[in-house]
Amino acid sequence: MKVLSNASNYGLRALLYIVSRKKQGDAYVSLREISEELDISFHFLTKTMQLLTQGDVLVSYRGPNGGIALKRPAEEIMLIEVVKILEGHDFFDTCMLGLEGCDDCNPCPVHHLWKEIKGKVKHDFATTSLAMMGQRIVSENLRLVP
Amino acid sequence: MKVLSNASNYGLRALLYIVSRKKQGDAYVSLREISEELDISFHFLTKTMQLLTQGDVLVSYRGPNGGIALKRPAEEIMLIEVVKILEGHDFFDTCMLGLEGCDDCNPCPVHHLWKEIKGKVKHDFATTSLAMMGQRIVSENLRLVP
DNA sequence: CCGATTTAAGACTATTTTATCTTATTTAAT
DNA sequence: ATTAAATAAGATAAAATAGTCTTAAATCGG
Ligand code: SF4
Ligand code: SF4
Repeated sequence: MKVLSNASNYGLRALLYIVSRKKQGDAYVSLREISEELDISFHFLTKTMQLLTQGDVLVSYRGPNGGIALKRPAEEIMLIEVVKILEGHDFFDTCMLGLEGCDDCNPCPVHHLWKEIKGKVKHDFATTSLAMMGQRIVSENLRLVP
Repeated sequence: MKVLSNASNYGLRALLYIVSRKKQGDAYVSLREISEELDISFHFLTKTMQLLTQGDVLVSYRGPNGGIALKRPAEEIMLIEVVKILEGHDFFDTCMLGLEGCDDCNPCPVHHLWKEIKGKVKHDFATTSLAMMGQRIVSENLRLVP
């Protein structure tokens, strides 16, 4: 049951790496460091981070000591925003059987079941911030790599 | 948020079509009829149904008036069985960030969140039978096509 | 038996996703 | 100025998914 594309997977892990990184104080974190620490293809990660930069989640800076940084406080960036940028803005509104033009009045057989699940997923992603995750990663020493 | 492959999508819809079909009494339902009624590629559907036949959910019969039929009562076939055959038997045990070797003691940051969602999805699919869906389709006149 | 019907099986093509590679641009330090 | 460090951008390749087409095998009806 794969719900996130690799791009979202990498994107989320990269952001969580930034907010939970041991070595703080740097203005920017380099993509090379992230790709090595998280064992993600450097070039693929680059493209993913570009989307987040264009999507107003990150700022980037070129040149020596450059890299990426959160554009806004980690408290204000919810997981849902990241996923929407990387998967498309209708990601949380699609459906299980992929039929078209449906609503609660014109449902397919699994609609009631799916609506609940979808609602929970969307709610969870909408109420979880990078900051919350980051704190838990540090305090519970959670991992971001296999 | 696409959770099911097209094969599962088509497979579930085809089975639900069979159990809720207006014209009852036929021993077998032809794949041609299903593909036309549900607007699914005939050849693709054929391959999918073959998997379900091999997977003990369907029986098939060749020749005129042939087709496919449920191998067991619709009450005994849960959605989870169908999806497992078409997606792989570990479908409901995979995870969001795709890391390896994790369990509750060695989790990634989204594990607690994902575990709940995954549990609900698995439970829903495990407790919903084709018969239950079929009854609802008929009584509430639900649709299987766009 | 013969021909039509229908699933089975596998080869083939197309599309999307994922990954890699190459070149360009920006910036800092010397 | 020159060089090295770093992201940006786009071309290319590989892999996975989705869909199409062809041929084979089984079955029925006449
Ligand atoms: S009715 Fe609901 S679950 Fe079914 S296809 Fe439409 S949105 Fe998806
Ligand atoms: S800890 Fe849980 S959610 Fe995270 S990668 Fe492992 S199984 Fe998936």
